[in-house]
Amino acid sequence: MKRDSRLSGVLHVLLHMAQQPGPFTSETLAKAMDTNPVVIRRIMAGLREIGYVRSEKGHGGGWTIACDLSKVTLRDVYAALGNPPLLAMGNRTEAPGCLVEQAVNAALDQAFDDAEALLLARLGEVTLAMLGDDLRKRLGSRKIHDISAHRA
Amino acid sequence: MKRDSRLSGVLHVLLHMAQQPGPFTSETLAKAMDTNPVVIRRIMAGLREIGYVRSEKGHGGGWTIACDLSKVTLRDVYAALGNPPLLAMGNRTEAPGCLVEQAVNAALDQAFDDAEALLLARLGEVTLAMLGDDLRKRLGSRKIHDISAHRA
DNA sequence: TTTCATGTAACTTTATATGTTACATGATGG
DNA sequence: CCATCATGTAACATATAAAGTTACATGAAA
Repeated sequence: MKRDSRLSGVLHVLLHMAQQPGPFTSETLAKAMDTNPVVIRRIMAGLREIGYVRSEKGHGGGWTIACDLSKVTLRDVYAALGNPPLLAMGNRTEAPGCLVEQAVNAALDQAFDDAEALLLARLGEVTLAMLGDDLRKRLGSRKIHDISAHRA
Repeated sequence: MKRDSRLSGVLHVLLHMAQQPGPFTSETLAKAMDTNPVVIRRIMAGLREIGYVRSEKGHGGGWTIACDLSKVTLRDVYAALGNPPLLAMGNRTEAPGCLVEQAVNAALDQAFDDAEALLLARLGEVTLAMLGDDLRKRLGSRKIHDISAHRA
């Protein structure tokens, strides 16, 4: 399977949007992310449904942040994507008749479940606001890159 | 991406082998696992190289366990498979120029690394012998299924 | 009513695991 | 020595899922 980078992608979009007033068109965001506008709309769809962002059609339309960044965690964003699989590995058969396979599954599931739980917990500790703070620290004195520049 | 079930599969094979004297042909093992002999050879190749199992050609040949089951952990077996990716999610770009992406990566990497480390640690706590003990507990009074039966 | 922008379905591409076929290599038994 | 058995491996096929692309419908603004 290809590695899933939707969480990484959608966070990138949100963080860009948080740095300057919107709205942002899918095309603008796609250019900043070096991808396709439809991909942007796709990964943003879940966030729109939950209400983290809004989208408007027509002239002056585009995407706007519609939530309190200090209240939304990376885990929330992950959930908005539809809780895609976290682990690349899994059991051969989920409900096997073979006792050998059951023993193997039991051992692996313990490890898998623990790892998933920790990952979700860690994502739940970080808010979008914290991500933004970290970004501003990294930016330091540097001027922020205006992703809407080409609209001029 | 399809879910990787090689660890699950190879553990199933090893545990079957540990229940009765060998050697076992790839075909016998494949039948017990409902898969193809070549798949068995493929997932066993790494274990053979490290010396956890041996394989012999010709009449009476096949696979034999060649290690102390109480000394080999699930993590060792995982390593023998070549340390395939554990997480289904990853960063869009691994070494980005964009500071926004760097901030996102940093946050995600913390969570990802912690989860991977925990998973590996958990796998490292379980030996093949412990898996075998658990299996025998599950078997209880039941007679073990002889996967070599069809050879008669 | 033209232009812009999203919404979405359908299709293509890419990556990766898994399954299959074919054949070379080497060991055993006659 | 040769037929048989079994592994080793390359090459190819299939399955699944993410990412990219095209096409077009919908609706808002100028």
